[in-house]
Amino acid sequence: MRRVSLADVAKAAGVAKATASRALSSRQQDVGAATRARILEVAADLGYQPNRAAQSLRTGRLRLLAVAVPADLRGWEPILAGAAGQARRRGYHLVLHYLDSASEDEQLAEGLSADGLLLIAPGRTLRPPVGEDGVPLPTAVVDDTVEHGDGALLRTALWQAGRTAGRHLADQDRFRLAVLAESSGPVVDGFLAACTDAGLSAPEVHISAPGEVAVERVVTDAPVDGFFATTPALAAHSVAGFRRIGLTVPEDVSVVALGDGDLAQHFDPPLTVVSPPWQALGARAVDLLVDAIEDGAVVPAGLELVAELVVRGSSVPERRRAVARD
Amino acid sequence: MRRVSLADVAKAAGVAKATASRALSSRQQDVGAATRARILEVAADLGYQPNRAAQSLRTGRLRLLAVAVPADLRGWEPILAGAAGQARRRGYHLVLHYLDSASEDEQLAEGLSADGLLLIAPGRTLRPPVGEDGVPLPTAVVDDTVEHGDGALLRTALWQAGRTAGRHLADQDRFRLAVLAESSGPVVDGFLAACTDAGLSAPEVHISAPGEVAVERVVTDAPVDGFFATTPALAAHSVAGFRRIGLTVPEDVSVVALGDGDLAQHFDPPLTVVSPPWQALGARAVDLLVDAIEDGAVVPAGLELVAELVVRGSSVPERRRAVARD
DNA sequence: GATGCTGTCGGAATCGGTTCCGGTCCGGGA
DNA sequence: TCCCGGACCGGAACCGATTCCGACAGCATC
Repeated sequence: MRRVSLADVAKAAGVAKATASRALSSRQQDVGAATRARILEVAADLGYQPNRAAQSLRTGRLRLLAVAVPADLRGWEPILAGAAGQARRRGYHLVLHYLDSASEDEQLAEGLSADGLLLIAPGRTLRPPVGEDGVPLPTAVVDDTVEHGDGALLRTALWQAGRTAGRHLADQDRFRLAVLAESSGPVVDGFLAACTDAGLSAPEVHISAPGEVAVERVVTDAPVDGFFATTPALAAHSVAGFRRIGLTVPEDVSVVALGDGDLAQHFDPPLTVVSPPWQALGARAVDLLVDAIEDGAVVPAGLELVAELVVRGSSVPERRRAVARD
Repeated sequence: MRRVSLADVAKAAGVAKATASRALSSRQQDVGAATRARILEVAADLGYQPNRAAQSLRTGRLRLLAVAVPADLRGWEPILAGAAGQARRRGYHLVLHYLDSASEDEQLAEGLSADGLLLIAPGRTLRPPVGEDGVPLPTAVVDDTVEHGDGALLRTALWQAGRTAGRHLADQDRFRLAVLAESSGPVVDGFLAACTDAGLSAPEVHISAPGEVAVERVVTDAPVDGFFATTPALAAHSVAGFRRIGLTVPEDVSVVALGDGDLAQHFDPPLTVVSPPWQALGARAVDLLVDAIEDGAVVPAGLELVAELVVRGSSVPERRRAVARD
């Protein structure tokens, strides 16, 4: 009633462990077609599953990717989903590390039991993470704000996303813009860049710590006709605020949010969003990491995926959108 | 420049591997105090980190917990956070499995490379999952709706949460109740139970597939004065709907939502929520699993953690709440 | 003084794969 | 006919820990 091992398969097929191993490892060298077929059949019959621990021990590869996430996961789940899908396709698994505790930081630096690391939005600098063996780990970082020591850095297109939002507002002939964010960073920078590109005067920038209501200040300040919020929640609150003071969205003021779309489309009005391609990015990051792990490829430093703009009712009035479609 | 192994430590300390292993494995038998101290010091000096793969191979334990999550993680993150924290405290790691693809189901049944499984809200029956060795895996299921074969089942208190919501509304002297949910299930059942307990007539039950707007139907149907939504988003939409037809919240209608609190408190009005103790539950589940793995304890079948009721502006008018405080 | 027991420690087997090294067998070219 | 090379396969070392078993010392007991 013990589990079936490679030795069992080999014995049942009448070959040596070495041959069985070669046959199973799916490169078609060094083993005859007939033998291989027989081994594969026997293995299937016996329900053979290789022992990951043994494989890892011998090969020095755990086939595990650590993914470090902030304590508040909200908004980042699509990255996880994308990464998980790609990881399983390439024979890897994702192990979760929350960055809330100082001890986690420590562990990241001390030695992770994983072959690579996907680091999501730490918002702070970390010592370059190392593997169990002490060598630096292939790392992909999803955050524009981090300065990361040795270049194995994967930047997201947050800046580009901010610029896209700004451009969209400018395209709507809005020229008194404002932005509401939970912190300064590449998103806001990109937005500002778009404004200068379009020859607009500098927009107001409001920073609102998560949970705080800087919304009130925004809507009662100088009048604006174009508004960008860096989370759907902030956008929703702002819309409510604009309405309270008698402005209609999108006729009087166009609102754009940064965030994923499927939630925001149920708002009233449906929210126009600049949607960073989180899922694709997660998948891509995993690809790069696995390439780095298996082929020693170097993780490129500046990959940028293009954010998608989903135009909905909060930024463009219905009739104008209807016209635009023609 | 190779990594330091147990053998290195042993040699440096002038003892055998066996002794070094005993000294490090922290049970104070079978090794002299002086020897142990020396070994520990040497190990620290050399920066010794045990090789997980080798440990796993020898002990047959991966110190990995699989956590299966639905494709849409939203709302479940706190479970992950709680589970991750407790896991690291007990020396385990969480590996992520998304349940979106059929192949994942397959893998769950075929053999997971983990010592235990935390199954979150599958909403469907699965074959009892097995480990790499084909033996059934200790499993904790977070979902009241699942029929799970062999009893290793951890129920959440979703039913209890629904009942708490109903009671709260009844306590507010509301008697024309309605509930809006994305699917029927224990939450709704618990709510109904509370209604009959309170001697109220059966409330209207609206089912609204995720993304659909059954909200409209709810608010324009028969007048209600107490309302329960099974997600914060549904609640928010409903509030907007009530206002549209001239009802004020909470004076005319009390609204309660199921979900975590920190998001809902920023709504207008701040949402009263019945908040299932996801985080504590994740931690507890991990504890049970690890106990089952290491001591062979059996995972209890009906653990229920009590949902917390957070009363805010959407269900009780300000003055009444002020009075209640006296 | 021989025996038994307890507290420490070393030797060696073991977990289950992967891979190096070498051996056999066969066909083809000289 | 002899030799060489390639295809195919077996033996055995090895990865790095854990653990069983036995050895040995020291001490108490008879």
